[in-house]
Amino acid sequence: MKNTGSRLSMNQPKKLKEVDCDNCGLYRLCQIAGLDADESALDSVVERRKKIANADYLYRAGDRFSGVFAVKSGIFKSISYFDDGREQIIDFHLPGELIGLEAIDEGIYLQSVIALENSSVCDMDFAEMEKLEHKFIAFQGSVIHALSRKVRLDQYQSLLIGAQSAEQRLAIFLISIFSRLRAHDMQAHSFRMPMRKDIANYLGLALETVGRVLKRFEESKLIESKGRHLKICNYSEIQQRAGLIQYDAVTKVA
Amino acid sequence: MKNTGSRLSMNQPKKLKEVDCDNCGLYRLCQIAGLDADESALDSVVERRKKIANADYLYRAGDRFSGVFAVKSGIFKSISYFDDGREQIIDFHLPGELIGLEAIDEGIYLQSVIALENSSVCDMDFAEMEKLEHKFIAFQGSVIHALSRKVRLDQYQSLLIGAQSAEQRLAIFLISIFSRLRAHDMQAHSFRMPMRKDIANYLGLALETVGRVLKRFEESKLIESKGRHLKICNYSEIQQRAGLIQYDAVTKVA
DNA sequence: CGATTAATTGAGATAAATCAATCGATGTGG
DNA sequence: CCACATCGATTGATTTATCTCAATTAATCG
Repeated sequence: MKNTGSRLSMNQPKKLKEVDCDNCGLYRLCQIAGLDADESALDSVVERRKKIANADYLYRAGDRFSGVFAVKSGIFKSISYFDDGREQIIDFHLPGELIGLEAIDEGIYLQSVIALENSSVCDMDFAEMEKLEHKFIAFQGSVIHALSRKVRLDQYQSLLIGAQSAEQRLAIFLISIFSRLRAHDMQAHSFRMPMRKDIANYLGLALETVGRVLKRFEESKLIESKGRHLKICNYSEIQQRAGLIQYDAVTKVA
Repeated sequence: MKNTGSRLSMNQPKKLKEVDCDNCGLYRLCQIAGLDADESALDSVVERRKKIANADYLYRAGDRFSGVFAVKSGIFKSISYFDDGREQIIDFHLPGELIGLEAIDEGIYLQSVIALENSSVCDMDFAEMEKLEHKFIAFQGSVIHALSRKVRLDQYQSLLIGAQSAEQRLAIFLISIFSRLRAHDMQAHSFRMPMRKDIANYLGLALETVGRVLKRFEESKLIESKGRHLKICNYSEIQQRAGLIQYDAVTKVA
């Protein structure tokens, strides 16, 4: 049952690339909760591989909090709105990451979350989790780590605000995405981009600007992109353009 | 010993306005840990009212994680750096809020935190907390709530990125600050601003732009500001300019 | 009360937004 | 299987908000 990350490289692209449970962002919460007890107990808590179709909602702002979701495959966006109806993307959610953490406190989901392609998640029921009394401390510990990690990664947002050119914003975006992907797959060097308009929205740039910068990046051999597929060719040069200090202060120290 | 929030309004300004323990951002972690046991146990865990002088470091990026800090009074900034040495402010920390949450996961503080005026904190030792076994679940629960709240409030950063004018950024900044202050003091309507250059840095704007926008706000009677002191005069109009939907999606639903 | 640091004000340069038109891909139905 | 329609991406021309640079004024502090 155990996978050692490197084994699932992407030489043989499967139909649907999934994050296996050992690399899930919930810090083995599943295993803690049930694996060494009995599988059936776990199944009552976690609905594995729930499918969410492209453009479907995972939940909506205002829904009552039931638990968090771990992304198995695909990509999601969580959104908020300005009063003119303009949507603002708060975050993208990549495989292995958790969705819904902001709702634990108030008990209500504050954003709406939408799949950007056909995706799948693990649905983890918090109320059920709490019933696993003998595992509860470990459960809480996992949640704390997942939350702290999220807070840490949110630093990239601040760096985006401080970036003083569109080029730097795109570079930071790419670095951010890939350091997050690599948290669950050390070999990751390509990913299926969201649409231009979603990237532009997230970065606070015009659609056209995003296109022009990506084109420049491609001309400089920093990336290759065809259609939605994007491949990193020169990570360190992108890091340079992002202006980030060499050791990645957000993802890892040293 | 119990205070019902409303009792401590700010009609009689003390020399140093502090957040009392009942309104601390740690969700009564102190009380949970020791209050109904014995005070001495608590004192071994929490160093109350540790003073941090203006411009002093609370901790530095790379320091080993020891625990989180609750701001009793004053204001802090946490910072990261671009490779050209330019500083980027990741966040401000207001009274009642917690500092250091991003470090729980990796066990290392990833930012440097600096006092922006003479301030005081509660220093809460996580290792000691963990020894209070019979209180541990409650302790973890408090930490989870504090973290989730932080994740929720970080949404404002995303909204800042999406703002499409300097005016909107400033307005969002003000709304963000005051909704955070009001989480611990419902009556809050004034606060001691950081320096212009820190605000500008945080918002990704030029120093001069911040000055010009604040001046416009003052001319429109949205705020009053003399020196570092800023007072909100027309909250709803500021919310309008921020473009945020009327019910504040970040702070509270409804 | 000078000396240092912060804030203000103005003029000009510029990166990115906006506007508008074209091109390309994707998908549908006749 | 090929128009046709829709949607997304690209490209160019123009406008504009904000940055940058520079000079002045105000505030803070030993």
